[in-house]
Amino acid sequence: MGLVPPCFITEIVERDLREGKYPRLLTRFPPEPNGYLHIGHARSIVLNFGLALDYGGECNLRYDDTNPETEKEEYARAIEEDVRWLGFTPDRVLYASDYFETMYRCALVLIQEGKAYVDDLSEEEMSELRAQGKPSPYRDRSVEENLELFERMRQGEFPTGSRVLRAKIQPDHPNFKLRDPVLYRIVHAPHYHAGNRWVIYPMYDYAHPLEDFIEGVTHSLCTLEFENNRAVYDWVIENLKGKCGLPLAPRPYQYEFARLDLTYTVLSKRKLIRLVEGGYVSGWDDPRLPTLRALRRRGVRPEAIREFVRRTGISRHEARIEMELFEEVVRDDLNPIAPRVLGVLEPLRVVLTNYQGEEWLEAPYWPRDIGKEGARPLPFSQELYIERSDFSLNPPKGWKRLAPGQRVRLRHAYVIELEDVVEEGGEVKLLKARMVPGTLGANPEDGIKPKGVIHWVSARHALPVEYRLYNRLFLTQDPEEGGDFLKNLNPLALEVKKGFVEPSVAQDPPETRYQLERLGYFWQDPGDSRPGRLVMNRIVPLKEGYRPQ
RNA sequence: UGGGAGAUCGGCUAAUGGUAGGCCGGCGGGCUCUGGACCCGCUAGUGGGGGUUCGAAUCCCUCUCUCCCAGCCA
Repeated sequence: MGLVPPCFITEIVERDLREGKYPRLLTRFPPEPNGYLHIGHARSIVLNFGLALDYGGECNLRYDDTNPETEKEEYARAIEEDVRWLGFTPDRVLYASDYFETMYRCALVLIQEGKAYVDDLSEEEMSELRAQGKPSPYRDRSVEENLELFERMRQGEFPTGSRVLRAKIQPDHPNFKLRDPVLYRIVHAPHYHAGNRWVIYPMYDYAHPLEDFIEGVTHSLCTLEFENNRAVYDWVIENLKGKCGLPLAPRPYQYEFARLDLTYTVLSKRKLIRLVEGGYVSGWDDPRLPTLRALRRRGVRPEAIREFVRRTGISRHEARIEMELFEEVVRDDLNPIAPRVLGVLEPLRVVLTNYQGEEWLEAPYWPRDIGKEGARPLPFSQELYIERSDFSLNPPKGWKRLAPGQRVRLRHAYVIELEDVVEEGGEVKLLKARMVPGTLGANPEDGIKPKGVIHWVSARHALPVEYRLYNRLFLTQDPEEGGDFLKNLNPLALEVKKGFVEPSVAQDPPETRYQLERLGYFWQDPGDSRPGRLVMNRIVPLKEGYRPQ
């Protein structure tokens, strides 16, 4: 099965390949290195790299770094790391800023052909005239004057923002993008990759088609908000093909697809920055965030993210996907690979009145339906911890757990029944219970079968764990609801519990992902967990079949 | 206002003139030493109005709604 779901883009690719339009497919993932990648970017990454893999082509990772004021090497490195973590190997790692010389020579050609001019208008004046559809008074400068002015711009003779190079297209075109778009601006600022060589920087609309064309990209895939920019993309390529060392054909074409958006979270750079810098989360890798580093730290596997992209499809329809689907895909991914172990989040002590000593039981890691082999020794003893929520003094209808007069089975162990409840200040402190003899791997001889099965650990053997339970970042599907997204933050997006886990996990590789039975999928926090001081992140809870009335 | 795009079950997405299907969710049942997984069933849709056609989600006209553009950001 392919990485990319069948869609209008795979149709285009298949058609182009069938018709022999290109010798081979070449795509690119072109982020600006001005922030961290999030799950929204995953759609673009999987699309571009996946297409290359599915159709025997290649895919470049290219930093679209044409704005020195926003970009950092730190971001570029993080982006590459995240792309590789997602499971993709760029055929090349490239920088748009390495093409600045070629782009400059192309601009010279445009000027010489009377297709570009230097404009002295202020930003406000230009905006005004553009809105009115009127030409700039500098539009008809001579080629010689434009050449001289542009050269002086490059030499750094003019201050930041004082002049621009514009394409001479049509001042009153109905598509505003075509109203003589700016090609170059002056910015006196060092560039993280190009250094101090340049003080003029190309604009996206001019740079992007050239980057694609230079690299031999065949299909230039971007999101819907660039639809209007396609006309400029085509103008640049049509006016420069066969010049400055650029080929005549074949040329790249731009196709747009819808962004990936999710409920109960935010994906805009601006809002993510406010969450991080405002201290609402602990950093860019805080597992509450939708960034790829956060999901990685939380324990989500790259396989799940790729599958999520595949399952949600590629379309031209703006859509917000329900978080429930993402969570389900994460569970689907973990279910067949996560060994089952027992742990308790909120311990309630249980003392068995008719059991002494200890024994080590053999407990299989996998339920029958997974079909995998393997087991671990599980210690059982007189004092146990069970989940506080697995006991009720006044159980509601349909209760399958421990209650006065109601037996339960301890998973992989014995059936127990309640004898006494020790309360202190209105709180249940301790349970005294009786183990029903002969119930290891068998039903009680008296024929009274337990209604349910609960998880537990042996108090003496269990390892203490700090559990970090991650929930949705926002209370509302749309965090924007009501105006201020910060007001909709979920105060319980992170809950910390001091609990226990069975001792076998100490023997496992620290990156093991577990299913704590009846609780959810967990793994050790790669940042804070230590052998003697376990910290476990809940990746995603299990589906809860029981709903109290 | 001009220009560009998009509307299919509650959500996402198929059907490319020929039985409106799948997944997520929700509800109910089966099975189970996980109230998980798995299995079964139910729920529920072509934005409105006209037209073409034997036949329309699909083609045409029209209306409505939503998104994008009018940075020297990408």
